[in-house]
Amino acid sequence: MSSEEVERVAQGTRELQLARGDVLFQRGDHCTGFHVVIHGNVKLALISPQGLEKVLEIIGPGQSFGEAVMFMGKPYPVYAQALTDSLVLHINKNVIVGGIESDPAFCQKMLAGLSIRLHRMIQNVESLSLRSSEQRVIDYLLHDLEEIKYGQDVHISLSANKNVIASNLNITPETFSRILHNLSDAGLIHVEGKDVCIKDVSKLRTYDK
Amino acid sequence: MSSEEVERVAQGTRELQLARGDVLFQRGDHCTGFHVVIHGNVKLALISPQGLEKVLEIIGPGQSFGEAVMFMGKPYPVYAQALTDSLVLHINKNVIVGGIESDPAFCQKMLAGLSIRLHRMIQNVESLSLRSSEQRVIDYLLHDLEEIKYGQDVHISLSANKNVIASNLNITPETFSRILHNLSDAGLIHVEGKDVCIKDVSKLRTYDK
DNA sequence: CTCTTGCCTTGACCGGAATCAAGTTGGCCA
DNA sequence: TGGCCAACTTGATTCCGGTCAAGGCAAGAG
Repeated sequence: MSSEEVERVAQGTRELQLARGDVLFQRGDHCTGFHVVIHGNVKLALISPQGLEKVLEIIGPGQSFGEAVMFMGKPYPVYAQALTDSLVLHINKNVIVGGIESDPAFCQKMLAGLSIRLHRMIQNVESLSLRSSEQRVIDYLLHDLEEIKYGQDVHISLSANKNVIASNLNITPETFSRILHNLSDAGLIHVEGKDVCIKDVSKLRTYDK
Repeated sequence: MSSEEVERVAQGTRELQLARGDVLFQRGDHCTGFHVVIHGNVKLALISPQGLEKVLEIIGPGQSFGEAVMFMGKPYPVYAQALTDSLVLHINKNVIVGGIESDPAFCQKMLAGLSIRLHRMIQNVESLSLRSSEQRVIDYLLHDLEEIKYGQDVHISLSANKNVIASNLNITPETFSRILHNLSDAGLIHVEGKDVCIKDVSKLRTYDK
């Protein structure tokens, strides 16, 4: 971001200090801007008519959300809740509209951001449609981990409770637990609470039961 | 679209006359612009490693696709194929970039368009995650049909072959066929080839087996 | 007119993941 | 230290939707 952009954005920005469990907005709320997570984690989720929750995305530090809703002028189709104590920036709609009108480069950044989000949703649908629950779990573990680390243990920490991750992967907590157990039995990973150690990345990547 | 926009767009535009089955682009192809369907139908689809196809979207007249890929400068994550003989416009990337730089209103239209697509994908995930196959079929039949037409038969025509629609709804052709059969037995619809007659919209909307 | 071909339907069976129902475990507070 | 609660695990069972296999049917070709 250029200093010019920082200045412009700063005028219509609020810092939101959230405690774990705080709801940022409900489905159906009117949208007045978009959000950026500074630290912590926020989930975007839906509630089905039967009261079941589906976690669409887990938003981490540096990621933004709600831009699309802002541009459509529709109410939020999801609700947002802090998974941990979090600091979130709220950028006002009029700031963005002003930025678009005065700065084509800024506009292109917004377009690029939206495009990335759309692309992520396509990948989301792809994995829901074409991959088994076990494959989805493996994909999740290998997520943003493309550097080749042959022969090295890779330690990762789950960014949320397992029931939240399970919902995001579209499986039940029971199934999630069983799959982690299977992968452990196969010697591919080692699980201890929220800490997962991948014993063999390349074997996990090609694992097919 | 203003006449100014039409003029600008016209310079970098090609008309593509497609026969049924023609492939517009493959997954992985380099993206040089985006497309608008004038008439006919085009499907966007993925192929799984196992060779299974998943239809992501069926694009009809007046709808566009490929904008997001264009803005990201990445290869296509899906492939596009004409479902019927179709006329498709290809608008060149540089035309759009020029438009954005010179016209904030144009830029906002692109943002709005992308936002709508993202919103659609969210609904897509919602129905995959939270609804049964039968509910998805019902949703499809009631799709863009919000006017209240109590007591009237509503006739719709399936825009593609049933196996394509089934794939789009993430079910097998067999399941699709069985569900239509069930709804017929329940007296809610009447099916004859691609023509479906909804006998009771409000009952279908609230139908729960 | 009959043969092929693509599209759809129907039936029998199977299996992956959900559901239901108990346990465990660990952190936290009294 | 003990009790409590949330998070997670484990087992038994069920069921939705997929798979496999066998037709049916209409349209176009020869």
